[in-house]
Amino acid sequence: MSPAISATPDALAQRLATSGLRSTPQREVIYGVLLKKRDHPTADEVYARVRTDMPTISLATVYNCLETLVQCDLVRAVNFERGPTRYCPNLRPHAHFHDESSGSTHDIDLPADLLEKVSAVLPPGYDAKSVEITFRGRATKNSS
Amino acid sequence: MSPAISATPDALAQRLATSGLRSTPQREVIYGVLLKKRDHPTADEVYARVRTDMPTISLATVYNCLETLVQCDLVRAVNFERGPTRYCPNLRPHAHFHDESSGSTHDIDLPADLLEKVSAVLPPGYDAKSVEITFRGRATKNSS
DNA sequence: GTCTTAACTTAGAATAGTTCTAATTATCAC
DNA sequence: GTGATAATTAGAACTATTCTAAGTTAAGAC
Ligand SMILES: [Mn+2]
Ligand SMILES: [Mn+2]
Ligand SMILES: [Zn+2]
Ligand SMILES: [Zn+2]
Repeated sequence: MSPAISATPDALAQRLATSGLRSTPQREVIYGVLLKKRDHPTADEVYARVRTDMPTISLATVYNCLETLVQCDLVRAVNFERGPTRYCPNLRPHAHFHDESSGSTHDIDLPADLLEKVSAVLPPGYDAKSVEITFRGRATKNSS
Repeated sequence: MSPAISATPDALAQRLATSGLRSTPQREVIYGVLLKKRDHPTADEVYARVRTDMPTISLATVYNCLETLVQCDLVRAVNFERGPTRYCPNLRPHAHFHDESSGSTHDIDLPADLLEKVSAVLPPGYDAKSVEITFRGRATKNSS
Protein backbone atom coordinates (compact mmCIF):
# COMPACT_ATOMS: atom_id res chain seq x y z
CA MET A 1 0.00 0.00 0.00
CA SER A 2 1.43 3.36 -1.00
CA PRO A 3 1.83 6.09 1.62
CA ALA A 4 -0.80 8.76 2.31
CA ILE A 5 -3.48 7.09 0.22
CA SER A 6 -6.08 8.86 2.35
CA ALA A 7 -5.27 12.50 1.81
CA THR A 8 -5.88 14.77 4.76
CA PRO A 9 -4.75 18.29 5.49
CA ASP A 10 -2.40 16.78 8.09
CA ALA A 11 -0.66 14.73 5.43
CA LEU A 12 0.54 17.99 3.97
CA ALA A 13 3.00 19.01 6.66
CA GLN A 14 4.51 15.54 6.65
CA ARG A 15 4.95 15.36 2.90
CA LEU A 16 6.41 18.83 2.75
CA ALA A 17 8.84 18.03 5.56
CA THR A 18 10.10 14.87 3.89
CA SER A 19 10.74 16.96 0.78
CA GLY A 20 12.66 19.55 2.78
CA LEU A 21 9.94 22.13 2.29
CA ARG A 22 8.07 24.29 4.79
CA SER A 23 4.45 24.18 5.69
CA THR A 24 3.02 27.66 5.15
CA PRO A 25 -0.46 29.11 5.62
CA GLN A 26 -0.75 29.55 1.86
CA ARG A 27 0.10 25.93 1.11
CA GLU A 28 -2.28 24.75 3.81
CA VAL A 29 -5.24 26.75 2.66
CA ILE A 30 -4.69 25.85 -0.98
CA TYR A 31 -4.49 22.16 -0.18
CA GLY A 32 -7.60 22.52 1.98
CA VAL A 33 -9.48 24.13 -0.88
CA LEU A 34 -8.55 21.24 -3.18
CA LEU A 35 -9.68 18.66 -0.63
CA LYS A 36 -12.94 20.45 0.13
CA LYS A 37 -14.38 20.64 -3.38
CA ARG A 38 -12.93 18.01 -5.66
CA ASP A 39 -14.14 19.33 -8.95
CA HIS A 40 -10.74 19.66 -10.62
CA PRO A 41 -10.49 23.43 -10.40
CA THR A 42 -8.11 25.54 -12.45
CA ALA A 43 -5.49 27.76 -10.80
CA ASP A 44 -7.83 30.72 -11.27
CA GLU A 45 -10.66 28.88 -9.58
CA VAL A 46 -8.41 27.89 -6.71
CA TYR A 47 -7.33 31.52 -6.44
CA ALA A 48 -10.94 32.68 -6.20
CA ARG A 49 -11.79 30.10 -3.52
CA VAL A 50 -8.67 30.74 -1.48
CA ARG A 51 -9.26 34.47 -1.44
CA THR A 52 -12.40 34.14 0.64
CA ASP A 53 -10.20 32.79 3.47
CA MET A 54 -7.01 34.63 2.62
CA PRO A 55 -7.76 37.76 0.61
CA THR A 56 -4.16 38.90 0.33
CA ILE A 57 -2.78 35.83 -1.41
CA SER A 58 -1.37 36.39 -4.88
CA LEU A 59 -2.05 34.44 -8.03
CA ALA A 60 1.69 33.76 -8.37
CA THR A 61 1.61 32.08 -4.99
CA VAL A 62 -1.33 29.95 -6.03
CA TYR A 63 0.67 28.75 -9.03
CA ASN A 64 3.76 28.23 -6.88
CA CYS A 65 1.92 26.27 -4.21
CA LEU A 66 0.01 24.12 -6.68
CA GLU A 67 3.30 23.22 -8.33
CA THR A 68 4.76 22.39 -4.91
CA LEU A 69 1.82 20.11 -4.11
CA VAL A 70 2.24 18.37 -7.44
CA GLN A 71 5.96 17.86 -6.76
CA CYS A 72 5.10 16.36 -3.36
CA ASP A 73 2.72 13.88 -5.05
CA LEU A 74 -0.20 15.17 -3.04
CA VAL A 75 -1.97 16.54 -6.10
CA ARG A 76 -2.16 15.54 -9.75
CA ALA A 77 -2.02 18.12 -12.52
CA VAL A 78 -4.61 17.15 -15.11
CA ASN A 79 -4.42 18.16 -18.77
CA PHE A 80 -6.72 16.55 -21.26
CA GLU A 81 -7.43 19.44 -23.53
CA ARG A 82 -6.06 22.78 -24.51
CA GLY A 83 -6.87 25.18 -21.71
CA PRO A 84 -5.84 25.70 -18.14
CA THR A 85 -4.35 22.90 -16.08
CA ARG A 86 -6.72 21.40 -13.52
CA TYR A 87 -5.78 20.02 -10.12
CA CYS A 88 -6.90 16.79 -8.47
CA PRO A 89 -6.14 15.70 -4.89
CA ASN A 90 -7.46 12.16 -5.38
CA LEU A 91 -4.48 9.85 -4.83
CA ARG A 92 -6.23 6.58 -5.62
CA PRO A 93 -5.71 5.13 -9.09
CA HIS A 94 -8.48 6.69 -11.10
CA ALA A 95 -9.47 7.77 -14.58
CA HIS A 96 -11.15 11.03 -15.56
CA PHE A 97 -14.50 11.31 -17.26
CA HIS A 98 -14.99 14.65 -18.96
CA ASP A 99 -18.67 15.41 -19.44
CA GLU A 100 -18.83 17.44 -22.60
CA SER A 101 -22.31 18.79 -21.94
CA SER A 102 -21.60 20.19 -18.49
CA GLY A 103 -17.85 20.70 -18.82
CA SER A 104 -17.35 18.91 -15.51
CA THR A 105 -14.80 16.21 -14.79
CA HIS A 106 -15.53 13.15 -12.64
CA ASP A 107 -13.18 10.67 -11.03
CA ILE A 108 -13.66 7.03 -12.01
CA ASP A 109 -12.01 4.60 -9.63
CA LEU A 110 -9.99 1.94 -11.37
CA PRO A 111 -9.72 -1.69 -10.24
CA ALA A 112 -6.11 -2.59 -9.49
CA ASP A 113 -5.85 -5.14 -12.27
CA LEU A 114 -6.99 -2.80 -15.02
CA LEU A 115 -3.86 -0.69 -15.06
CA GLU A 116 -1.83 -3.89 -15.35
CA LYS A 117 -3.93 -5.05 -18.29
CA VAL A 118 -3.51 -1.70 -19.95
CA SER A 119 0.22 -1.58 -19.38
CA ALA A 120 0.50 -5.08 -20.84
CA VAL A 121 -0.05 -3.63 -24.32
CA LEU A 122 3.33 -1.91 -24.21
CA PRO A 123 5.93 -3.56 -26.47
CA PRO A 124 9.33 -4.50 -25.01
CA GLY A 125 11.53 -1.48 -24.44
CA TYR A 126 8.73 0.72 -23.16
CA ASP A 127 8.85 1.25 -19.42
CA ALA A 128 5.84 3.22 -18.20
CA LYS A 129 6.03 5.06 -14.90
CA SER A 130 2.40 6.14 -15.04
CA VAL A 131 -0.74 5.68 -17.10
CA GLU A 132 -3.54 8.15 -17.59
CA ILE A 133 -6.98 7.27 -18.85
CA THR A 134 -9.47 9.90 -19.92
CA PHE A 135 -13.03 9.39 -21.09
CA ARG A 136 -15.09 11.94 -22.96
CA GLY A 137 -18.84 11.83 -23.30
CA ARG A 138 -22.07 12.49 -21.45
CA ALA A 139 -22.93 11.64 -17.88
CA THR A 140 -26.67 11.33 -17.26
CA LYS A 141 -27.62 12.54 -13.75
CA ASN A 142 -25.16 11.41 -11.02
CA SER A 143 -23.04 14.41 -10.21
CA SER A 144 -20.63 14.14 -7.28
CA MET B 1 -14.70 -1.14 -40.47
CA SER B 2 -14.59 2.63 -40.12
CA PRO B 3 -13.94 4.80 -43.17
CA ALA B 4 -10.51 6.11 -44.18
CA ILE B 5 -8.61 3.93 -41.71
CA SER B 6 -5.64 4.11 -44.04
CA ALA B 7 -4.96 7.81 -44.24
CA THR B 8 -3.64 9.07 -47.55
CA PRO B 9 -3.36 12.54 -48.98
CA ASP B 10 -6.20 11.58 -51.34
CA ALA B 11 -8.48 10.90 -48.42
CA LEU B 12 -8.27 14.58 -47.64
CA ALA B 13 -10.23 15.94 -50.59
CA GLN B 14 -12.96 13.37 -50.00
CA ARG B 15 -13.31 14.09 -46.31
CA LEU B 16 -13.33 17.83 -46.87
CA ALA B 17 -15.95 17.50 -49.59
CA THR B 18 -18.28 15.45 -47.43
CA SER B 19 -17.99 18.17 -44.79
CA GLY B 20 -18.81 20.87 -47.35
CA LEU B 21 -15.28 22.24 -47.20
CA ARG B 22 -12.79 23.00 -49.96
CA SER B 23 -9.52 21.32 -50.64
CA THR B 24 -6.86 24.02 -50.69
CA PRO B 25 -3.12 23.93 -51.29
CA GLN B 26 -2.55 24.93 -47.67
CA ARG B 27 -4.70 22.12 -46.29
CA GLU B 28 -3.06 19.63 -48.62
CA VAL B 29 0.50 20.54 -47.73
CA ILE B 30 -0.27 20.62 -44.00
CA TYR B 31 -1.89 17.21 -44.11
CA GLY B 32 1.03 15.93 -46.15
CA VAL B 33 3.47 17.21 -43.55
CA LEU B 34 1.58 15.40 -40.81
CA LEU B 35 1.55 12.14 -42.76
CA LYS B 36 5.21 12.37 -43.69
CA LYS B 37 6.72 12.66 -40.22
CA ARG B 38 4.45 11.28 -37.56
CA ASP B 39 6.18 12.65 -34.53
CA HIS B 40 3.21 14.58 -33.12
CA PRO B 41 4.43 18.03 -34.05
CA THR B 42 3.12 21.25 -32.56
CA ALA B 43 1.52 23.93 -34.71
CA ASP B 44 4.82 25.81 -34.73
CA GLU B 45 6.68 22.72 -35.89
CA VAL B 46 4.12 22.13 -38.63
CA TYR B 47 4.52 25.77 -39.63
CA ALA B 48 8.30 25.39 -39.93
CA ARG B 49 7.99 22.23 -42.03
CA VAL B 50 5.30 23.60 -44.29
CA ARG B 51 7.27 26.75 -45.00
CA THR B 52 9.97 24.85 -46.84
CA ASP B 53 7.33 23.93 -49.45
CA MET B 54 5.12 26.99 -49.11
CA PRO B 55 7.09 29.90 -47.71
CA THR B 56 4.22 32.38 -47.81
CA ILE B 57 1.81 30.46 -45.57
CA SER B 58 0.84 32.17 -42.34
CA LEU B 59 0.83 30.73 -38.85
CA ALA B 60 -2.86 31.64 -38.54
CA THR B 61 -3.56 29.43 -41.55
CA VAL B 62 -1.64 26.58 -39.99
CA TYR B 63 -3.84 26.84 -36.91
CA ASN B 64 -6.97 27.14 -39.06
CA CYS B 65 -6.10 24.16 -41.23
CA LEU B 66 -5.10 21.96 -38.30
CA GLU B 67 -8.42 22.72 -36.67
CA THR B 68 -10.20 21.88 -39.92
CA LEU B 69 -8.39 18.54 -40.16
CA VAL B 70 -9.36 17.78 -36.57
CA GLN B 71 -12.99 18.60 -37.31
CA CYS B 72 -12.89 16.27 -40.33
CA ASP B 73 -11.61 13.45 -38.11
CA LEU B 74 -8.46 13.10 -40.19
CA VAL B 75 -6.21 14.24 -37.36
CA ARG B 76 -6.32 13.98 -33.57
CA ALA B 77 -5.35 16.90 -31.36
CA VAL B 78 -3.26 15.53 -28.51
CA ASN B 79 -2.91 17.22 -25.13
CA PHE B 80 -1.29 15.36 -22.29
CA GLU B 81 0.55 18.13 -20.57
CA ARG B 82 0.62 21.88 -20.32
CA GLY B 83 2.15 23.22 -23.47
CA PRO B 84 1.27 23.39 -27.13
CA THR B 85 -1.25 21.01 -28.66
CA ARG B 86 0.28 18.24 -30.78
CA TYR B 87 -1.22 16.70 -33.90
CA CYS B 88 -1.49 13.04 -34.86
CA PRO B 89 -2.74 11.65 -38.19
CA ASN B 90 -2.88 8.04 -36.97
CA LEU B 91 -6.53 7.02 -37.20
CA ARG B 92 -6.16 3.55 -35.72
CA PRO B 93 -7.09 3.10 -32.07
CA HIS B 94 -3.87 3.83 -30.26
CA ALA B 95 -2.40 5.09 -27.02
CA HIS B 96 0.43 7.56 -26.61
CA PHE B 97 3.69 6.86 -24.88
CA HIS B 98 5.49 10.00 -23.81
CA ASP B 99 9.18 9.37 -23.33
CA GLU B 100 10.23 11.77 -20.62
CA SER B 101 13.94 11.53 -21.37
CA SER B 102 13.71 12.41 -25.05
CA GLY B 103 10.45 14.35 -24.98
CA SER B 104 9.19 12.29 -27.89
CA THR B 105 5.77 10.69 -28.21
CA HIS B 106 5.18 7.24 -29.69
CA ASP B 107 2.01 5.58 -30.90
CA ILE B 108 1.08 2.31 -29.22
CA ASP B 109 -1.47 0.28 -31.17
CA LEU B 110 -4.30 -1.01 -29.03
CA PRO B 111 -6.00 -4.36 -29.47
CA ALA B 112 -9.68 -3.92 -30.19
CA ASP B 113 -10.84 -5.59 -26.99
CA LEU B 114 -8.78 -3.40 -24.68
CA LEU B 115 -10.86 -0.27 -25.16
CA GLU B 116 -13.95 -2.33 -24.34
CA LYS B 117 -12.34 -3.63 -21.16
CA VAL B 118 -11.36 -0.11 -20.18
CA SER B 119 -14.79 1.32 -20.91
CA ALA B 120 -16.33 -1.43 -18.81
CA VAL B 121 -15.12 0.30 -15.65
CA LEU B 122 -17.58 3.14 -16.21
CA PRO B 123 -20.52 3.07 -13.78
CA PRO B 124 -24.07 3.26 -15.14
CA GLY B 125 -24.96 6.73 -16.35
CA TYR B 126 -21.60 7.39 -17.95
CA ASP B 127 -21.66 7.20 -21.72
CA ALA B 128 -18.18 7.59 -23.18
CA LYS B 129 -17.78 8.69 -26.78
CA SER B 130 -14.00 8.29 -26.70
CA VAL B 131 -11.19 7.05 -24.49
CA GLU B 132 -7.63 8.29 -24.38
CA ILE B 133 -4.74 6.41 -22.85
CA THR B 134 -1.39 8.04 -22.19
CA PHE B 135 1.73 6.43 -20.80
CA ARG B 136 4.68 8.30 -19.37
CA GLY B 137 8.10 6.83 -18.85
CA ARG B 138 11.27 5.83 -20.65
CA ALA B 139 11.60 4.03 -23.94
CA THR B 140 14.91 2.20 -24.33
CA LYS B 141 16.14 2.30 -27.94
CA ASN B 142 13.32 1.71 -30.50
CA SER B 143 12.53 5.06 -31.98
CA SER B 144 10.12 5.17 -34.95
C1' DG C 1 -16.89 33.80 -69.70
C1' DT C 2 -18.46 37.10 -66.23
C1' DC C 3 -20.71 37.92 -61.91
C1' DT C 4 -21.84 36.92 -57.31
C1' DT C 5 -21.09 35.12 -53.19
C1' DA C 6 -19.12 32.43 -49.79
C1' DA C 7 -14.98 30.22 -48.36
C1' DC C 8 -10.45 30.77 -47.34
C1' DT C 9 -6.01 33.01 -46.22
C1' DT C 10 -3.39 36.49 -44.20
C1' DA C 11 -0.97 39.94 -40.94
C1' DG C 12 -1.22 41.76 -36.99
C1' DA C 13 -3.65 42.80 -32.71
C1' DA C 14 -5.59 40.83 -28.79
C1' DT C 15 -6.25 37.40 -25.28
C1' DA C 16 -5.47 33.67 -21.81
C1' DG C 17 -2.63 31.06 -19.10
C1' DT C 18 1.60 30.69 -17.08
C1' DT C 19 6.32 31.83 -15.73
C1' DC C 20 9.85 35.02 -14.51
C1' DT C 21 12.08 38.86 -11.90
C1' DA C 22 13.24 41.49 -8.28
C1' DA C 23 11.87 43.13 -3.95
C1' DT C 24 9.84 42.02 0.49
C1' DT C 25 8.55 39.05 4.23
C1' DA C 26 8.63 34.87 6.99
C1' DT C 27 10.94 31.02 9.01
C1' DC C 28 14.76 28.36 10.76
C1' DA C 29 19.37 27.40 12.87
C1' DC C 30 22.37 29.05 15.84
C1' DG D 1 18.43 38.37 18.26
C1' DT D 2 21.29 37.67 13.90
C1' DG D 3 22.15 35.86 9.61
C1' DA D 4 20.98 32.59 6.08
C1' DT D 5 17.47 30.51 3.46
C1' DA D 6 12.85 29.78 1.85
C1' DA D 7 8.58 31.62 0.49
C1' DT D 8 5.47 35.21 -1.04
C1' DT D 9 4.26 39.06 -3.74
C1' DA D 10 3.20 42.46 -7.70
C1' DG D 11 3.89 43.18 -11.93
C1' DA D 12 6.32 42.42 -16.23
C1' DA D 13 7.24 39.11 -19.65
C1' DC D 14 6.29 35.26 -22.32
C1' DT D 15 3.97 31.48 -25.07
C1' DA D 16 0.29 29.54 -27.34
C1' DT D 17 -3.78 30.52 -29.37
C1' DT D 18 -7.71 33.14 -31.13
C1' DC D 19 -9.74 37.12 -33.13
C1' DT D 20 -10.37 40.88 -36.52
C1' DA D 21 -10.60 42.96 -40.62
C1' DA D 22 -8.90 43.10 -45.13
C1' DG D 23 -7.55 40.74 -49.23
C1' DT D 24 -7.70 36.51 -52.25
C1' DT D 25 -9.56 32.50 -54.32
C1' DA D 26 -12.76 29.48 -56.15
C1' DA D 27 -17.59 27.43 -57.08
C1' DG D 28 -21.91 28.02 -58.91
C1' DA D 29 -25.50 30.94 -61.49
C1' DC D 30 -26.45 32.73 -65.47
MN1 LIG E 1 -14.75 20.72 -22.21
MN1 LIG F 1 7.69 16.23 -21.84
ZN1 LIG G 1 -9.25 13.30 -10.49
ZN1 LIG H 1 -0.60 9.37 -32.09
